[in-house]
Amino acid sequence: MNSHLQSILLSGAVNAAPALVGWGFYKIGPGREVVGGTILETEAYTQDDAASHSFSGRTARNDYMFHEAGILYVYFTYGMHWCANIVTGTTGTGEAVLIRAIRPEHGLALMRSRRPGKSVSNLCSGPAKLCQALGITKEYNGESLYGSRILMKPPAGEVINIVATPRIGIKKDSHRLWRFVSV
DNA sequence: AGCCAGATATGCT
DNA sequence: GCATATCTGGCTT
Repeated sequence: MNSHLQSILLSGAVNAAPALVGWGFYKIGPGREVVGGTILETEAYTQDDAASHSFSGRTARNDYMFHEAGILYVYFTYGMHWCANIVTGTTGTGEAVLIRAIRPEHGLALMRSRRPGKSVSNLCSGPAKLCQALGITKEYNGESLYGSRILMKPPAGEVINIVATPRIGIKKDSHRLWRFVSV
């Protein structure tokens, strides 16, 4: 448990999404191998947001969105892609932050082997790409950020510039500037 | 820059 | 039963 991280997550998805840019996000594999890097892009989703999976209430698919802050909500979409969110806010509020991009820094060889033929700049530059590179699938749905399989590292202190833009790939509530990108 | 196929779990009718 | 999805990669223009 990391109380600094947890206080960010408890502040809600809209606050946590920009605050998470610059954090390190790593997966620790069964052989202790570490893959991941620095979060570059996030999006916020709340329950009163028509673009959110939690908008229409709790279902089997989005169940973990309604659990406690500090776990992953991993979902499958378009028949082949996994995407990972960090659950935020007070338990039961159905909020989460989608991790959209990271800078590949650790375990480059392993990530490239999972995404054959892709350049480093194309390894983790999308929510489904980074899940493929890190090997995140359904098994990580509900996974704690404070356990032995995920590691979150605070920003090292460098200045981080963030811009807010409309979210990608959604149709409803697209006016909200809830995508946060490191520039 | 734009169009489209891919492949399936999920949720609604 | 059926339309859709917090997307990506490859092909066309």
